[in-house]
Amino acid sequence: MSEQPDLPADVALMWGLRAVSKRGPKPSLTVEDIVRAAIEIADAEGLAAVSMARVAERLGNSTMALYRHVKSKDDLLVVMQDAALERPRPMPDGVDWRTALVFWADGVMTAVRKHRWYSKLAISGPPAGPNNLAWFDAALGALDGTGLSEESKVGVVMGLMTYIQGQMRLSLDLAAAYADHPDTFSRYGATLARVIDPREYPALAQVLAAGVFEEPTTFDDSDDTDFDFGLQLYLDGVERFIERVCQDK
Amino acid sequence: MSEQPDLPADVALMWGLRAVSKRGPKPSLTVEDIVRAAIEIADAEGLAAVSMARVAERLGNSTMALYRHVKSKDDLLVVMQDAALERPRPMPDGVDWRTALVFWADGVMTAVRKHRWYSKLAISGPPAGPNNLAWFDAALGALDGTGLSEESKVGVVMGLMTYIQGQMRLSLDLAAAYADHPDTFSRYGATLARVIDPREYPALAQVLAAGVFEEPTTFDDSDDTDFDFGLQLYLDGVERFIERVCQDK
DNA sequence: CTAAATAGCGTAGCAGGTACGCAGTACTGG
DNA sequence: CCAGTACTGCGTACCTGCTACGCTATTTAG
Repeated sequence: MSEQPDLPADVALMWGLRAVSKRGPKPSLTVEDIVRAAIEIADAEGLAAVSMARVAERLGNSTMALYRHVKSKDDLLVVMQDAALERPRPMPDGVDWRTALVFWADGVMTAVRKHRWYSKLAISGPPAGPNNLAWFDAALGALDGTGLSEESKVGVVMGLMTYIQGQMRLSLDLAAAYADHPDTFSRYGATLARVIDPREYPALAQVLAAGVFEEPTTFDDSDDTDFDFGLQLYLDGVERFIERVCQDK
Repeated sequence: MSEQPDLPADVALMWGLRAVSKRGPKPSLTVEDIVRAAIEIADAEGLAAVSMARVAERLGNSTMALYRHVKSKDDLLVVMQDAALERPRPMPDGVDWRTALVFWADGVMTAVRKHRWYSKLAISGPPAGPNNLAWFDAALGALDGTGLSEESKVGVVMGLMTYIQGQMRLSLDLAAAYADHPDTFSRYGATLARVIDPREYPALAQVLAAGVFEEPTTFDDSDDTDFDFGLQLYLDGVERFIERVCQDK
């Protein structure tokens, strides 16, 4: 492991920028191998199954060998996070900003659903890995036709990322919870009814009485209707914003 | 620890529903004590500092004593999650739905910022604790004046929760990242410039050239401008939705 | 008073992260 | 060709943390 002068260590790792050294044995491992192995384990058995020992075992190396390539386990997790996203599909040409952003958002969710552990990792900083930045770039590019200033574009995209981030969490975390205790979901309405005092929770009691939670909630991992609903509301807001800004000019 | 028949164990815990037993020694601990101690430790030293041993020590008990009151550490974390939210401030009377929801959203963020570890916990299921449900209720109540159906209300509130969830993550996780490596933020623009190829990241390069990331990003934990921007966009969308629905009638 | 039920707790096992230092390896300059 | 050098892989050992298990002490019912 060798340093890149003016770059944070994990950023250098993700971009594959390491000063290659002439002397000494050739490394039998690369960071890419390690990350791939770690991701395969996480995909198959969950993030909790990713231990340095397990990763090393899968690569036929000893545990401590990994530390020549990765500063710490946390470091590894950060790199995994970027690697899991892969590159966005190329944006179809000639679509308006709104369909482009919907396409983009669907793309993120599809990418992330391939790695159900993704939402368990904390955001470690502003986007810095090649894949993260590629997604960032794609979203900004979608707004190119609109007359928005660069700064406004960033604002709109950050709002979108915020929404997606939340959606990721709800979708993936709830899917994990459902896998662990399906009965909590199927009996949700009954549980609420058992526990809620209509005087203390009037609005909720009203919803409950309307039977909204009645049919046993069979949680569907890939059900995007709620997601789309909220997303469309946000995009309606963006539309109004664009109209307002362009009118002022 | 004794069971509540038709309720998940953690739900019973959060609502303080445990069958009191007549025989045996009086408990010297309550779940509430344990949760309070755990939260105090997490607030002061971060979630990583919360170990069963530390919590027990702070209560003057042995580690294993805690397991009489809590099934596992994960169980404890779930209860902490609800407890941290506390009850929402009472909604001011006679405000329209929009200011009410802004008030609500600010309230959530304020509550959560008191416990910077909050975003690190996974969502363990649909809202079930008394505090979580109180917030849920408050948001639903804010939409009471509008002519929305109960189901639509739930949809709108879930969209809002999704957005807030994302905001929580970005705000808290980035704050934590900033505390750990402030230089990553201050040199963000420089890092991007160093790493980005304008041919592969055209839109991003354009933003960079416009100098949007120029001034050293001094990350501010409680800076709500980006948050408000996205929130207002979402609420604009909700407004349009309400108009549309009420027109149809 | 005896039995049952329950609280607190000591011990011990197991898993996981990683500091440290040694041994082997490949290149470099003399 | 050989010593020096920088590097890789890895075994050992330590520490922290969760928790199963079973013992002892305590309280109440009968």
